[in-house]
Amino acid sequence: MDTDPPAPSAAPAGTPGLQARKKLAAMHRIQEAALGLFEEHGFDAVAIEAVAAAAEVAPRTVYRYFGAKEMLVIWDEADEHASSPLTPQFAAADPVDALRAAVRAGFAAMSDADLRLIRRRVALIYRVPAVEAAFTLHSYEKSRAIAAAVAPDAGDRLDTQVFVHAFVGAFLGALRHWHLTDFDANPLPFVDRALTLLAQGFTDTD
Amino acid sequence: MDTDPPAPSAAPAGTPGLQARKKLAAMHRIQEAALGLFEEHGFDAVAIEAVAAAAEVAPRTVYRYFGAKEMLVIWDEADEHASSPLTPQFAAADPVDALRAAVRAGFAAMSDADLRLIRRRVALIYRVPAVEAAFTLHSYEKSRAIAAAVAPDAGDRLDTQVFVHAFVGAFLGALRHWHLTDFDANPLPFVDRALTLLAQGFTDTD
DNA sequence: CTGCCATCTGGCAGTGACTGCCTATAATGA
DNA sequence: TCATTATAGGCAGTCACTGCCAGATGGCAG
Repeated sequence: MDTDPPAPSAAPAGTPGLQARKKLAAMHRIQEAALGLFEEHGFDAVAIEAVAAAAEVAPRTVYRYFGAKEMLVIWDEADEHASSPLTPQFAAADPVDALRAAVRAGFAAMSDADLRLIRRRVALIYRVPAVEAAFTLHSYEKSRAIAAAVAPDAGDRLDTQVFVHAFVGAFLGALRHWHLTDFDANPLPFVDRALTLLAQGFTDTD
Repeated sequence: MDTDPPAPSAAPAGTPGLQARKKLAAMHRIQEAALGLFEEHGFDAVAIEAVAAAAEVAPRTVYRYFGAKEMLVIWDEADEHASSPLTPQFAAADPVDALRAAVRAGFAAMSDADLRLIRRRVALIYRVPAVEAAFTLHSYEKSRAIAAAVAPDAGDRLDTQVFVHAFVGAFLGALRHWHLTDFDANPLPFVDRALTLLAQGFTDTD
């Protein structure tokens, strides 16, 4: 019963599959509806039922796709596929520069529409504490997963833990500053500077 | 209820008051009951109702005191009073060393019983993602509040944001490492080393 | 000691997030 | 085209959390 995973489709990765396409389209529709409603009425005032109705799916489906209400804001399609173009570089002598390159690459692959969407999501993330909490943990876990994939044996080491967490912290600090300054400028320099601070250390700062 | 001598006759003006004392005692009783039940049955399997019953209070009271279920784990009495002995030092040339001193002072003021309690709480924090998320946000907010109190005008600056978040990240990394190594050693050296890494920067690390 | 006032605890009822189970339906592979 | 399998939707239930009201309790002036 459970020992029967006959690989319904070993996923040659070339074909997205029709079902998968419909699901992804529905997720986009649902997230778009959710963001609009959250922006207008506030996160807490909008029930999942309303989101489902606006996106023309069943509430059960929203839960199946996103798992939790906060994920309606946090979910990023890019997280689905792109595991990391950074994997090989991470082990390099200078992990900060590797991350910098990865972040740059991520931003470069981003359209204007993508950036607009991110702005809306970040605004909501920092407007709703529950969402911010979930997003922070989400970031930690993504970061830990990358670290574990690159250096499986060093995962528990103190240096690794501190670096991973400090990196996420610096990144979130940059994101938060971007939000606090009303998304005026391009966020990339912020992240860049955050990483530089991390690399140089805080001995003389402030 | 039990051995609680009211006798507030010779009480100086600075006394917390009898009601406040009863409340604090109840909070300790509730947290103790909660931790025990969570450790035995798992966080999700224990309803607030059960915690309330074990602590001999009404469920409504648990919510009134702790606000959210995760706070039953996160709440730390020390947070109530001690705002920060670090306030004056923070603005010094070397903020990392100021924090190091503050952390040391915090640990020094800690009894063995305190440390045991913290171990239990940290174990639960990292066993339950929802609690970890809440604790992380809680840490961020505490850190931001300190920063805002010390340097009200620099709060939104990128450097401040990055430093505050990276500091919390490093601290949480040390805490997590302590947990991953089964709380074997004294945690202070971990935090110490985390702060050193933060101060020196990560250019050559790993 | 006593009665009055402020505050607090507890019970009640309601909202809404989230889950397990089952059925209808749509996609996939032969 | 047909059999198989994955998937969306509906139903019912649990539980975290909140506002509201009544009863109890501590604090205090007379």
